[in-house]
Amino acid sequence: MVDYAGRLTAHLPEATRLILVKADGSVLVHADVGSKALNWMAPPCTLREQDPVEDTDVSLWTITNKPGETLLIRMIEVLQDTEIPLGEEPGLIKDGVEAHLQALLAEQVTVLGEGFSLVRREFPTPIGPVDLMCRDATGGSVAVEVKRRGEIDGVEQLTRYLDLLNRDVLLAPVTGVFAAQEIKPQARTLAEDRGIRCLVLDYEDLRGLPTDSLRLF
Amino acid sequence: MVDYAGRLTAHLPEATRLILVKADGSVLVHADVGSKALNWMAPPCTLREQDPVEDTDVSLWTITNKPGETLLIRMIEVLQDTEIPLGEEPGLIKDGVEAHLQALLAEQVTVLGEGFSLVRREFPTPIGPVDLMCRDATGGSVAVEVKRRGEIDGVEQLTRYLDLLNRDVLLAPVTGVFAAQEIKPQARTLAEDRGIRCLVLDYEDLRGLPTDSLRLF
DNA sequence: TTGTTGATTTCGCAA
DNA sequence: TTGCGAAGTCAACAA
Repeated sequence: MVDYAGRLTAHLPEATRLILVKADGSVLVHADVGSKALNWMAPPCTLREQDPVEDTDVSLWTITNKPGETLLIRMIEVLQDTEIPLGEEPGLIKDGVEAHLQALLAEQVTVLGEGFSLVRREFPTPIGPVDLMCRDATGGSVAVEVKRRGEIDGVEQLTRYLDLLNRDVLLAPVTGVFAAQEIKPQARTLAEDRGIRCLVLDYEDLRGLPTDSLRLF
Repeated sequence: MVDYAGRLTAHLPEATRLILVKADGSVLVHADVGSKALNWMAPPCTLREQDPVEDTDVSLWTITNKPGETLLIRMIEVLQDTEIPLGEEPGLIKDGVEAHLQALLAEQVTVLGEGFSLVRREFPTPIGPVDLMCRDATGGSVAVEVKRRGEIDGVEQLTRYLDLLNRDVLLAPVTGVFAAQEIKPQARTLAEDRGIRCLVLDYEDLRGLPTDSLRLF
């Protein structure tokens, strides 16, 4: 039986479950389904274990953290108890995330359109950096927002940049391109309603054409 | 050693780790830190196990799902192997999420201001439902966006609703209230800049005053 | 330490 | 099945 009280209140009735206590102090309660824990306490936290009451196997764990969140675990029966230190974690290596998309697109800005050139990546503005700032064939400024999955939030973000950039008489007029591996219908509708062009990117294609120069052949 | 290829590619070097195989078929690879798995395959998926090569303990697991994502696990050594069916999960009970906030506020709309009355919850618009539609003391329409944590996204969401609602001559003018347990400074600034009133809610207070009628005493 | 943003987000609900 | 929005989001990175 598990009870959490903190950012919300959550209760788990009595049942057989898997409890992980990790080296960093975190405690996770897993069921036999689902890819995330049902209930947990993130480190840093402290675990206080109350030994089983006499004549019963019931023991009580109280896990607390600094902000005062608490996780109570009432253990009726222990089916198995194993402790194996796992040691250092070498770390996960990832490829194909948004940062890679942005880097590949920066190398091949002509994917955005004939005659496009890169001004700079992470073009700074007072409200955050624009992913790519480019110039089109006519020399006009183009702000590009790159996303792996294009949703409304991304369109709003680009809209804020465009509003701000278009107040700069040296840059204006600045047009926008919303580029993503996948663009949700609502995001596309909102973008096009605001005069922002949408472009679906293909990661494999981009990776297969590492530089603009290859496109000359 | 674990390799994932699917929505992205990810690689885990050889190290000691915990592997969970759940009843729903999902496979999770955990390190000794962190509240989420390093690498995993969500159900539904199929696990193919290749027995250890002769003269070694190395076995190979191949987990695949319908879209063609794959998880390869190369097991050099097994420190412990335990199988315990956990049975049915009664389910997690939560209290204090956004839906509860909205319900409590709907019962006590005068928290929003003297003489406020509720028109309806989840007031429909073509771009999604407004959390609460109210009328103020003067009969003017008020759209309320309720959030647990008020951030810029929520202000943008309410702004879209207001833009649209104010095109309706029968409703206009519609004012906005952004109500949340916690409002981030940037969200407050943006909201007030757009003439949207911000209101910080106290969940305990709201729960303690379950109906407007109590406020009459 | 605090804030912002991406994520194999995950998860639940509704159309 | 798909789409959309909330989440104790988590976790990495910058200020």
